Amino acid sequence: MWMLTFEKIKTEKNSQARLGKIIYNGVEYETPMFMPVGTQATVKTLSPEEVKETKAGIVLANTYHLWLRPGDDVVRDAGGLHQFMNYDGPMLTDSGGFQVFSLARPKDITEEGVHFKNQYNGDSLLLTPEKSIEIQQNLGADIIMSFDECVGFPHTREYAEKSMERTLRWAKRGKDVFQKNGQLLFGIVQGAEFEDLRSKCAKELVQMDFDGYSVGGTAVGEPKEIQYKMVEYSTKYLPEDKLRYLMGVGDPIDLIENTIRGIDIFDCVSPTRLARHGHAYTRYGKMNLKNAKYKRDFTPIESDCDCYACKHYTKAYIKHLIHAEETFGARLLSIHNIRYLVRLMEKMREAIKEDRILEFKEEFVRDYYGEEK
RNA sequence: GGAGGGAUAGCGAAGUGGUCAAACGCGGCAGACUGUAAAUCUGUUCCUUCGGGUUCCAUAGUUCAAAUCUAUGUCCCUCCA
Repeated sequence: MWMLTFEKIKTEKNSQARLGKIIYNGVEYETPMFMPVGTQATVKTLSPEEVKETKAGIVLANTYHLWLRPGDDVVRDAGGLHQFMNYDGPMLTDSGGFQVFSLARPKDITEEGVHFKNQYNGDSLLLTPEKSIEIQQNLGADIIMSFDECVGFPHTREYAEKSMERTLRWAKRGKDVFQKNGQLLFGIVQGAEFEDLRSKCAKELVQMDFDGYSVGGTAVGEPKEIQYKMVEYSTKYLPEDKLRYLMGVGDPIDLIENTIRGIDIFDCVSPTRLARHGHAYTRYGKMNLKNAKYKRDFTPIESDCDCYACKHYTKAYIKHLIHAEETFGARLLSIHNIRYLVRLMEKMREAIKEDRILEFKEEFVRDYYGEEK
């Protein structure tokens, strides 16, 4: 197994934005970075080669889904996620914590863990911090997450506090059973939008000495300003030399705002989901390729984009494919959207190197929310 | 030549006297989507100056009231000669 290492290179002059370097399997990846999501050990509609062509580095997979199907033991016996899905780049698994939030119904969260219904056959399941680590060690991603509770929005302060305290206890329990094998184990900062809760959570996690830290509890329907505060209140208390991961955030504007607040890595389903629903990210905002106005538009989605879809196909063709429900359409848009976010990160890294991330943000936002052309 | 069945919004298809501008599906148009129960979900789809106006093959009737009943016509389908 290859060991993933991280090194912080610099902090931008006018913000908390950081430039860093991940080395994995002899390959260097710069941060800040966007990570596509491959929940079921595949980035939907794409082959690993296509994912690589977008220059994405780390790919996510999901504990909950792979535990249920095909089973973490199967993945382990296959030689781990990398071998199983033929991806030799770095990988990260989520702990199943988000599934507690998105699909435990009715909510049955106890101190021991979370009771779920197996979505495929209705069986009662119990996911605990220990079980989550065990599964993730079987899956064998390079970065794994503590099992946390993601609090929705809105919420009471009382619940946010209670939940954060439990997330801390769960982090400790997970860390206690974690067997060092080269994987990096991250703790997850919760505490909603309350600075004292975020600060307490972050400090206690740092005390436990994780290999990196995630910011959780965002992208659950909160206003953007609140999301940015959640991040600020978390990164503020995290060590400089460890990776910081903002979970679930991928809106282009949010990637910029949170990079400025000191985040190194992001993941989000949006590029692939939007693609399947016919949307493309562009410099001028989201483009809905299903719209009739693109029927005879024989130009690429973005003429200055270097992705496979933009180099070879027109809006009219992709619109046709989406309309006809041909999977190739979703695939082309997924390639474009991932490449779009990866390129956005590339541009941000350049801006950080040149200490002009705030100017970059201003220009980007102006175009993104401005009138097209 | 004889017997029977049918014509409803872009298409398919319910409705068989009032609660019908007309269920539902498809198609069309648009919107949502942030650690993927999501190739999903939502809205809208006769015209309108939003008061209303004009519809259920056509025409003429019956009725307070017709997509629904009657007569005639037109077109389509099935079966028998």
